[in-house]
Formats: sequence, structure tokens, C-alpha cells
Amino acid sequence: MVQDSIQVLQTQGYKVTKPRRQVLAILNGAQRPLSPYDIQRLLRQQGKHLNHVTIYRILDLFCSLNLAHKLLSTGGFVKCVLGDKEGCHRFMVCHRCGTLQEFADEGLCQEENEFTRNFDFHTKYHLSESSGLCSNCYRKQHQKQGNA
Amino acid sequence: MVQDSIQVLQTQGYKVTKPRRQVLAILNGAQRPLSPYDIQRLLRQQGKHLNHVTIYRILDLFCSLNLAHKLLSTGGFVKCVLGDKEGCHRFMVCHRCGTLQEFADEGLCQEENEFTRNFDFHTKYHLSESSGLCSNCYRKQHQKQGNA
DNA sequence: ATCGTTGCAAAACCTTTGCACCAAT
DNA sequence: ATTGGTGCAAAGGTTTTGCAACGAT
Repeated sequence: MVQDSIQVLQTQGYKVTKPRRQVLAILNGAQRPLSPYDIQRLLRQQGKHLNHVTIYRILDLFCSLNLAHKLLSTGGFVKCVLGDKEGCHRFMVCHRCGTLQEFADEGLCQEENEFTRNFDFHTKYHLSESSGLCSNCYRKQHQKQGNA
Repeated sequence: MVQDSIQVLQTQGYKVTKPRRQVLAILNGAQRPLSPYDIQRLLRQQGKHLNHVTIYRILDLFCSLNLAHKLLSTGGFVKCVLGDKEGCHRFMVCHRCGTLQEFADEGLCQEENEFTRNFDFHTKYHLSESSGLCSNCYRKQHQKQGNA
């Protein structure tokens, strides 16, 4: 997974530096979106020190290469897991446990494009997040409250 | 338009103060998302002074009452123009001139819900922003570059 | 050796908090 | 008169900038 991203860096002419590898590793191991300072904190726990400015710049780069995404709802960063899959990359975010799943579907994109086309608007890309409950949390919720 | 919002404030038991009316007026006249400091600046140009903290608090309130929305991509605030219309409120944002249009469509919401249902995810609401070119900018773009 | 990257210091900017005062009801 | 709102001062957090030094190629 990290290896794929390193490939992208190389083929695009960007250097594969230690800081970039470290940020990749953190994003890869994360279960939730991380802020730049989150990343710095997690690295520090491993005895590694990265300047926050460096982290900002690396995240900018990763987002521009689609190696990472910035979530709309929280502003946190996550590693992209879809690679070059067609269609805009979207997220399901569980508002209970915070876990998140990335997905894409060209059909959805088309529907949205057609819809906005009625307003004479020419869509380039979509930012889209679905907020709700993941299967686990949905189950727990219903155990607690019985049925509601 | 502003009158409707004032109605909402009153019926919900919130006071209709001068600062709130001023912020409403600014949002109402704006063609693009505004930051709290943008609003302060615009008011100052009219010789009116509002503390930035006050503006933050007013915007928080407006968002909680759905009188305004905070755009997630840019962080700017816009007046809600859909009122209670069914379906999640979505935005088209022109990345050239910054103008924005709000819309909603229950069909889109359903499609997205059904799709995420395949992942055993239970969607509560959607966050969605379409980025592209408004009709004006699309035309200009094509005049400049001929055809591409 | 080179040029892209990083680290550092500093600044700018954004957002929040607590409390005293004010003003809409 | 009451109570919610506002202003102010201050603090805390986030993001950006410029430049010198470093290191991946």
C-alpha cells in the first residue's frame, strides 16, 4: 500500500524522502482522519520528530497527487485507498465511532452531473460524504434502545 | 428574505438584535461564501462595527437554525435559500469566480442512500459540494481558449 | 553537483473563553 | 426587571512565509 504511493512519487518526479515515508506510514496505519498535528504527535510517540510545516507541505503534495484526501466534515486527512478508480472518491463516515470507508461510483457522479447541468453548471468533480452509522454501530444502537 | 429569517429567530425564542440583522443583511447581499472576517470587513465599509466574536456566535446560531450554511470546502458561510425544502442541501461552487448555488433533490439523496446501503451503512445525511464552472465562466473560458 | 525538500523562527491568521456590561423582550 | 447578547481582552490553536541548510537523485 505504502509502496504504491512511493511509486507514484517516483514516477511523478518527486523525491522519496524520510519525512514523506513517515507520513505515509502514519496515514496508512490510521483508523481515522488525522490533522497535521495529530500526525506530528503520533510520530513523536515513535521517537520521530517532524516539523509541522513539513507535514503541512507533505499533506498538500499528497492531496494534489490523490494519495490522500482531506475530509470535508472534519478537515482531517486520510490515505486514499482507491488509487485511480474512476469516479469521484467519496466517504461514508460513522458519526458514532468515526470509522470511515472510501468508495466511488461513476453512476452517482453522472447523476449529479446531469442534475447540475440543469442549472447550466459544468461540474468538474464532487466532494461528497455520507454521514451515518456503520453496521457495527447501527447494531449496537438498536440493542441499547430496543426498537425506536 | 431577511424577513423570513427574522421570523425564525422570533418564533424560536431568539432575540432580534441589531448585530443579527446586520449579519443577515450582509449574507443576503453576498454573491459568494463569506468568512466571519469578511463580514466584519464589509460591515466596516458601511461604517458599522461588529466585534468578530459576535459574528462567530451569530454565524453559529444561524447554522444551527439552518438560516445559513458553512461550506466545507472553503469554510465560508452562505445564507440558506432553500428553507425547509426536502433533501440534503447541496452546493455548486464555481472555482473560477466563486459564485455558488444551493440546491436539493430527494432523488439524489435516495440514490446515495441505496448505494451506501450495499456497504451495510446507514446514512443520516449527505455533505455534497460540486465544483466546476458556472455558465458565465464556462462561456468565458471557451472564448479565451477557443476550443480545447 | 543540483535542485527539490526540510527545519526553523517568526508572523499572520483564525477561533475560543470568561467576564462585565448592555439591550431586546 | 430579566435574561440572553454583545464587547473586550486575552489566550490558544492553526496555517503560512522566507530563508538557510540538507539530502535524494
